[in-house]
Amino acid sequence: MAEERRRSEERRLPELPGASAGAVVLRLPPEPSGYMHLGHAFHGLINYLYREKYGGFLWLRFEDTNPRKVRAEYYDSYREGFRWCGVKWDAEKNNSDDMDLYYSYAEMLLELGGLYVCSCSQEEMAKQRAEGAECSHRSMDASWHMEKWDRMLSGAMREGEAVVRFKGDLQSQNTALRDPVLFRVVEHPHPLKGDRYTVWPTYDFAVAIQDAVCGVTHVLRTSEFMFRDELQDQIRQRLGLRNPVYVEYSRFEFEGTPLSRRRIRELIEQGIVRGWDDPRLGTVAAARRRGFTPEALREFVKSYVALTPSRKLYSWDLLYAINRRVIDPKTPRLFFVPDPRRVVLKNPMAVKVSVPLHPSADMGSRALEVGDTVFIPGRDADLLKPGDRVRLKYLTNIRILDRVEGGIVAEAEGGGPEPGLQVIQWVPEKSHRLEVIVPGMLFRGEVPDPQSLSTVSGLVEAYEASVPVGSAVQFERFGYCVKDAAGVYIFTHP
RNA sequence: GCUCCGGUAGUAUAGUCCGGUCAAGUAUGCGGGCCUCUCGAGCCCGAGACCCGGGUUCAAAUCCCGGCCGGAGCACCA
Repeated sequence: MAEERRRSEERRLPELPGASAGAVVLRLPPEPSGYMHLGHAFHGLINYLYREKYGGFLWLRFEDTNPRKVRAEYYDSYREGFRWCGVKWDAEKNNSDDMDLYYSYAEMLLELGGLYVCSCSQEEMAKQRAEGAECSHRSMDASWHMEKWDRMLSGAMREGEAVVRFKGDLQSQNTALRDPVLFRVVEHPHPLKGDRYTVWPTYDFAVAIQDAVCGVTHVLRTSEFMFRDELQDQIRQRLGLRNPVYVEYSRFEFEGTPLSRRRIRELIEQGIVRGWDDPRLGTVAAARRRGFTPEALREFVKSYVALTPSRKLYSWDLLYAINRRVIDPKTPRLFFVPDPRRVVLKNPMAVKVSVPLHPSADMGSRALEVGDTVFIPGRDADLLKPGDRVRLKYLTNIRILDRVEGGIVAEAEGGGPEPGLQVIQWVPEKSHRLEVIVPGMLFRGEVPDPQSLSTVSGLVEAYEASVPVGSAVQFERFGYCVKDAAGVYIFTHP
């Protein structure tokens, strides 16, 4: 009985601490500065799944307060990526929309002595922070800081000349609290705001304010931000703003597949991969192109992703299995013959067989017209000796008579499937060439594997021409593939 | 180096907060079988784990201490 219950138990998301239905506000904070990868997709799905679970509210909020990193095209690529994943958000904003708000909060804190303007060099500051030492600017009075702040805003201070710092605890074990920089001058146009602002908040300030003004109740993020919690909380505390609950978990890693945007960018720049949607990559564009479905991603997150701080290194097999379950019932079967060998039939058939597009689902059929020649995979042909028998699926059993240059001579015996008789796929003479790009594991250890992308070429039955680009098929005894372009498929998984 | 956080089968997870129902559940992968006109799907069976050492307790995967191993952070990036 207990056994029974355990088996049928469905996987669910764990409760969020302190969450109640209808009162959960979450946020999805991408920085529009690079390619969206599966990690972003998972974060999106996690937030969205919780939004659904509690009937809460989800913000899509672009963390775009570093004009030098942000690029306009990425805003939309994230929107598109999340949309494709099935993530729906209730409202959207950019951190860069609220510059005046940051300024007014900064002024409040400057008056209260919670912030100070500092013109130490970066090197000096690093040294002081490491030693826990205070600089001369820290103890100046509020009016001095206000004046400098006004000069910063007016553009009189150039980049690097002055920053605004948090008056924290220079001795703190948590170095994030040792008077971090909260505003700096950036003389670089912003893709959305142009030259309107040169004084930009850093991550900690912008996030602290935004999470409060968005009414965020739960911050779900990766644990590398762990050390910022206290800082962000203190910033809000000084402003009388409410703090959220943090749920922090380790980042997601996939075997042999780097997810860091920096590393992906390097691979592209070095020409190791063919672009940001190279099927070996862990980008959302690659996953999509390769034939992974949003349903599978969602199921994966729901059932196999834990919000825990322990290291996770997922193997692709799990995603394959889930994706297979999603696509199998709706994916048509076709015959593709890699590395084809000619089989000449001593007794020509001259038949047209109609074969089903799917073994169980009602998807209709396709026709194959056979004369005296068929092609079978080299892998199978190489094992056949005169006298051997094999079944050409849906067509006939054949007996090998002879091996000749470039193929096999066989005799069609007719008949049906027999127990123990191997069934193989084949294509008729009237078939066309096809290439399948097979992505492998990009990394073996530390170095990229140059052999990780291979191409299998072969013959496919004529019906293939009618498959639309972007849709999936299963090439029997080969695997699931997606049509990438005319004559080119990408191997999804077995 | 300093600080913080982790450690359940090959992998991902459930269980850990509130010790007994855990001789540890699930999925995937692996081995075997059945079924099937695919090496796919489905069904059945099997092997496989509480990092190590102490302690507390009638009882420890669960609590405490130490060790080992792993990860993260130490930016005018986010």
